[in-house]
Amino acid sequence: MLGEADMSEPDTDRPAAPDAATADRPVRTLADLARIAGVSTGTVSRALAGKSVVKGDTRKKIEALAQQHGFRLNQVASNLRRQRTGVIGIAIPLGHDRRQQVSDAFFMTLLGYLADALTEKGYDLMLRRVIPDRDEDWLDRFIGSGMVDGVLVIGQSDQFARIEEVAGRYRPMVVWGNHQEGQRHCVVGSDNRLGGKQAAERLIAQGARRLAFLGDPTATEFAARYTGAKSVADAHDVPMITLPTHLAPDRMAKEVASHIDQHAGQIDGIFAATDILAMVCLAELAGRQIAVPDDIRVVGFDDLPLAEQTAPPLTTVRQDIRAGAFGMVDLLLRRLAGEETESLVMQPELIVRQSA
Amino acid sequence: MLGEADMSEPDTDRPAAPDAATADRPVRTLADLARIAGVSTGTVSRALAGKSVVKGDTRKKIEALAQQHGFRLNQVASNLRRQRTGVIGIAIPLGHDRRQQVSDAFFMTLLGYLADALTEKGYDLMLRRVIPDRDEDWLDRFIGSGMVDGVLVIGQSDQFARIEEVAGRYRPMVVWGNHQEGQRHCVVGSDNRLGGKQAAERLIAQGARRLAFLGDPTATEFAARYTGAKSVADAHDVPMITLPTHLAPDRMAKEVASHIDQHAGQIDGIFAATDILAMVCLAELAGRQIAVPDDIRVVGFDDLPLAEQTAPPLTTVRQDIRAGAFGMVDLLLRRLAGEETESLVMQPELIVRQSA
DNA sequence: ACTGTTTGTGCAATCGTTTGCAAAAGTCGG
DNA sequence: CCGACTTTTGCAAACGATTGCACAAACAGT
Repeated sequence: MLGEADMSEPDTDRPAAPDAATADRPVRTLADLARIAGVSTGTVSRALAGKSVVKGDTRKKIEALAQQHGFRLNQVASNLRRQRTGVIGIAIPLGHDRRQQVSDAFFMTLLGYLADALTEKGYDLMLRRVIPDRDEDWLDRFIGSGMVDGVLVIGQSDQFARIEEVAGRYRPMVVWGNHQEGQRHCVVGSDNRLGGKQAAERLIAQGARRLAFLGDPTATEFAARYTGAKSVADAHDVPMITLPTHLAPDRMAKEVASHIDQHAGQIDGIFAATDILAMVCLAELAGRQIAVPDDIRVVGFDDLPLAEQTAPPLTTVRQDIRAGAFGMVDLLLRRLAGEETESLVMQPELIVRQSA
Repeated sequence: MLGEADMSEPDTDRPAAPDAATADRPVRTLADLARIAGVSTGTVSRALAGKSVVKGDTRKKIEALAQQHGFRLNQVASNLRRQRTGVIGIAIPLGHDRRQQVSDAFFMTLLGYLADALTEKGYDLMLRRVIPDRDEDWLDRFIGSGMVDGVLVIGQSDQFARIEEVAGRYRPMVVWGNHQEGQRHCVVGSDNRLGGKQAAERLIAQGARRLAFLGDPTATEFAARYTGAKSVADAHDVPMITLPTHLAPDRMAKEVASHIDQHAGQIDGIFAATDILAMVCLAELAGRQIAVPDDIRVVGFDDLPLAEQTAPPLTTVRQDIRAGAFGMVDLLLRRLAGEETESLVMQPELIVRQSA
């Protein structure tokens, strides 16, 4: 109607044709296009695929017609025929009514990089929110649908056994999570145990003598972080208590607050399982006039961009999320190509700022 | 579990098959299952769909066999035939190498709720990262692929004109963003202009006399927030400068810092276009010993969970993201059903905390 | 026993592309 | 002008599920 927007678009130089043609007969299938071009569907398919041998003239003509009529290949039909969809499934514990296994910001960052990496390789992403204990069959259902060429699972949650079982018969799957000795499924993640050690070492080096682990130690990854920290604490004869906390944003703050109220006087170092938890923790401590790092030292995990912005800036264990995401995609594509792959365990790095 | 189901069907005579069959997994298609069950594919299809008339016995038998052999429908074939995929496309400006139109945490929250709402209705999500100025055709390509039943666009970015154009001929599309008088496409979002007014009013009521808008005012939504704030500032004869800032996490901090260094003495109230920006801003101010809210008042936008955790807790304009997400899905489904729908403009609400 | 109604199944076309195979059309040296 | 090739193209069979239509069987009514 207003049409002025078109003025800024001088790239298409057919002002009259597209409208009329598009309106008259919608060219939706290869057959339509073939009829118009006076060739067979096979030829059109080949011409548009650009792959096979088609005479230059014919190809040009077909391409022009396709462009002109705004023709798009029906991907579903193409997928069916080629037995390949160009879509990678991403299974995510995205629930907010169940406990979340991966913190928002961490997951978002990872997802963003995954999208980058997959897009770069020409794949689309199909997200599926999964609530494992409500749907036993989640992984098989996703895989068996035929809608995805491979699957990335973000976080093992408490599904380690199921993932292992599936990994035995389904190759194109890569999981973000913790690596365990002798496991079958291909995993990418940090050495959580080492990260836990680094955190505990820092806390103790800074003078902490009564530690607390803040987070839910039943999630596989967090368990490893805990174990690492605990081993260092034990070696130094330093006690460490655990303060289990959900990751759902709404509950988190209250739970952390209650933990602090209950234990503030008895601890002087907190290892938070994620930066988000650490940040909430800092806020609650500040609200109670507890000085960080003087009264209580705090170390986080992840090194999200946020970590620089807290008050005081957060000392934390860095995971290279970008490298992890690109690693997952790389491994997945190699498995799709039939290659055998090993897991990728990345070294975490302690980033010292001011909270410990 | 142990193939007793076979006893009820003596027509096929495989005495020692059950385990072998399960292990082999030869049952991949309806035809396979039909052969084993001794019926036609049509019957199997109907039995598994549960929709149509199938004799009780037959159905049970087929279901048992399907279960036993781990049969899954090939969704791609099903989609092709039914001309419907059960997938909703989500187009997102997820770039990190380009400026981001929607802040991470905001987008994540919205995506999470969208996933909830869509999952609840039985739809999957297909994410597509889009870089509009690199790919002119992004929207048509997404829509025309046949892989999605409808599209949700998150953020208008600078693509208002293109979205309008597409909206004229493609119904099942709902956009998150700003509503403009007389627009054609169905949009869900807050009244950004009103939100901007609320923010400016609060700043001025708290004594601010020299305002700054922090954020990139070329994005449609932010522009509306700016305009709203500006109108209030003008009405009070209060000057307001703009401090354009990217949303990419890596650049943001530096840019904000530089803005503050340059203008700190000349302003006493900041309206940040998003909570994330506000948070970074608070951190930078704290680092420079500038008191909030005494020296400079700060108001954010979104009311993310984070906003409660900043120091000092952030006064901000609340958008009900959950309601927005469910609204988008509701509108989309109604458009899919052929209904005509109006846009949904939600009222923002000023949440007063301590930063202003 | 003969129609008329249900009910349950099978047949085969269809969704829109891709691709192996073979036929048609060009190319070329002799 | 003729074989011997080399390009190009058309034909038709997949891919795997859904569904309108017709037919078979079961059953009721008179």
